[in-house]
Amino acid sequence: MAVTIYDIAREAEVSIATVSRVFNKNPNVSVKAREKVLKIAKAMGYHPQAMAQGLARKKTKLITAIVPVLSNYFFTEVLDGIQDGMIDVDYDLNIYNVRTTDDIPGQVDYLLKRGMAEGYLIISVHLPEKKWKQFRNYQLPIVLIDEYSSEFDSVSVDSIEGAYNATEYLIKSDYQRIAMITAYHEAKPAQDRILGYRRALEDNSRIVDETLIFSGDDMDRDGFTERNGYEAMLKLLKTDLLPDACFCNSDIQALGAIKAMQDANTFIPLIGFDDIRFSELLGLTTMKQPMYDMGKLAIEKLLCRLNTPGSDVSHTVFSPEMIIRSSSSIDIHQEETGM
Amino acid sequence: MAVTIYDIAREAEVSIATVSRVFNKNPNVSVKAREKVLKIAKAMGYHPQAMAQGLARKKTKLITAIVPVLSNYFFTEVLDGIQDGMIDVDYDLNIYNVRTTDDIPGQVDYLLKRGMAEGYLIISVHLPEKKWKQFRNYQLPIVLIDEYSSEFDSVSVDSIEGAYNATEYLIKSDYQRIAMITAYHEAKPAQDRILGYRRALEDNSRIVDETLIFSGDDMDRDGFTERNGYEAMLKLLKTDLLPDACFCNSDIQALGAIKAMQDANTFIPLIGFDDIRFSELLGLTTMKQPMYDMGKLAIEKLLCRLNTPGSDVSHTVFSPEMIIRSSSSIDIHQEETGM
DNA sequence: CTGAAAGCGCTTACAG
DNA sequence: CTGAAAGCGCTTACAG
Repeated sequence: MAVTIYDIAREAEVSIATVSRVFNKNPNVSVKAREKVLKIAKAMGYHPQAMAQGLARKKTKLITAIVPVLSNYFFTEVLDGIQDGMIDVDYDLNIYNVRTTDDIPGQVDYLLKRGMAEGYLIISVHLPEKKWKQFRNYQLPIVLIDEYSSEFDSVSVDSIEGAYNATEYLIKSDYQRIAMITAYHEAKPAQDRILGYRRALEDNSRIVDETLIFSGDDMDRDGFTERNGYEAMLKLLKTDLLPDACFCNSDIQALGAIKAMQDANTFIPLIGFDDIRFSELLGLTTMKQPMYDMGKLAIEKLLCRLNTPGSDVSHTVFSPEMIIRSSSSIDIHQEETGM
Repeated sequence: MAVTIYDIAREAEVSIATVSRVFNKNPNVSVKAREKVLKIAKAMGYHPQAMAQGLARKKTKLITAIVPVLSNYFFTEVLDGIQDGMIDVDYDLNIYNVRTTDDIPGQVDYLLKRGMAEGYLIISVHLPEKKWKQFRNYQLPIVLIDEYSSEFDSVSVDSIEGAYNATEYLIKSDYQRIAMITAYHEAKPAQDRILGYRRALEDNSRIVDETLIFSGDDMDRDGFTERNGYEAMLKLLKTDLLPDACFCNSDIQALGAIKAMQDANTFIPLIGFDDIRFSELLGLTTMKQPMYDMGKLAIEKLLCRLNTPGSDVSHTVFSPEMIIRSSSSIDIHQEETGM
């Protein structure tokens, strides 16, 4: 149905090899032949087919980004970095969204084995080390983002440290009952952030009060939603002895938490995690993840590995940077509009 | 490097045809042969290669969703619908993000011509009808989402009608100076919503006052951002004769606009457009787009076209549904916390 | 139930 | 500069 290289060759009265050379920008083609081929190809709407090229070249010029959820600021920011890192590079990027309701390792395995792409960026997919070891055997160029395995290059952020610093900041600010809003307890970032929260309290001789750890019931997107934060804050506000500060698992949840406080006409100082775009407007103090830079670095590592296979595995761990705004301080808010 | 069908055939002492049959679930294989092949394939980690299969079958079992921006609620909701519509179907979905800074028609053309996918879902890509006509010649199964062309199946929402109804609601509520917050003037939805706003005013014998149409300066994502809404509201609040109601181009901008009003300790009734997840929590009155349903219907149309080519082009236009919450009424807000 | 063979649409040494 | 030919890893009538 579609027009092939044979059609062009016939019309242009050259061999398919010549047509192929023209499209591969091989200099060994006479100007005359080149122009004729190009003209006819244009007229017939010819373009080489990716599948056939991939098979013949054994290179697909494709990179696949594997992600569990698209609808989240973290991912879109990372993706921006990835895309900017791919400008001027002869690779296409496509995104594959694994369904979290299904068997995740199985889906990743499938993607890796069918060999559509030359390289893979795997984002926020948490798997047992055993699985990574298995994938290592495939000898594919893979870079992990927001996840660590000794088997592959990785770019991540130290969530534990970020949570630790956020909590410690609240401690040093002399808050006494520091609550935490968490998310789905099996999500890796949620686990790490709780851990950092706990450690900071312990290291500062505070008692970890489990009743001060809240979560909403909405576990869509692992609980990284406004609704979850809203629900969590509602629960928090119902406690007898109200916390006087709160470390929130993510900015998106903080957004919901703030709304809940507004509705209740109250305010508790709050620190988020991520620094999504809206946080600056909101005046939300947060632990900034360098999402864009993470994406950019990850694609650089991958391209590097594509060019020179066999180099050593490298890991980059960013430290979240504390961005202090108004939400973490009670004073500013008393002067303001209640927000 | 990777293990091929030949390796399995050799080890299993059968022909490659038999191996192929096993993986294609062809019943005409003896139990004995099937088990042997499966066992060896598993041991050697074999999986058919997508490129080779695609070439041999002339079917790729792949659907590509083409989108200009990922980072937007509209798209992620649509995608949810698409994915749910693909459960139990033997197609993979991959997402291709065209870069809006580059030549968009060129990128779409490239994707279509290289033939990676069997069918395409093109989301929120606005192109001149001439281009669509050209693409029609490729005879590919394509469904348009959030865009209309007579050449292809489409699923969209009547933005003009939505904006009209929102504006008329404010008129009927007896507001006198009804402002509008718009976005990038070349974005199709922004154009349509302004048009609906204008028509509603005219049809109700109101004068269209161009100075009441505001936009922020942040044109990232075509101005569909919190920041843009925030900036627009700041401008609005600086006008001498303050508007007493506002129709806002999108919920995400409304979010920023509300924040701006909070910061200024003032409130103007507001109607948004989209009904994103946070809107319910915010109490934002809005024109709901059935994003999930749009995605689901679109993939159904595409699958249908894949199964029975040549059927007539069909267009579905949803009407936005008005969801009335507290933000469109001044009364409720005066009793509340200033939000 | 099984295998030999042709074919999918390209690329790429190789020989000229 | 050009073409004939082999090969990429599969699928699928066809014949048995």
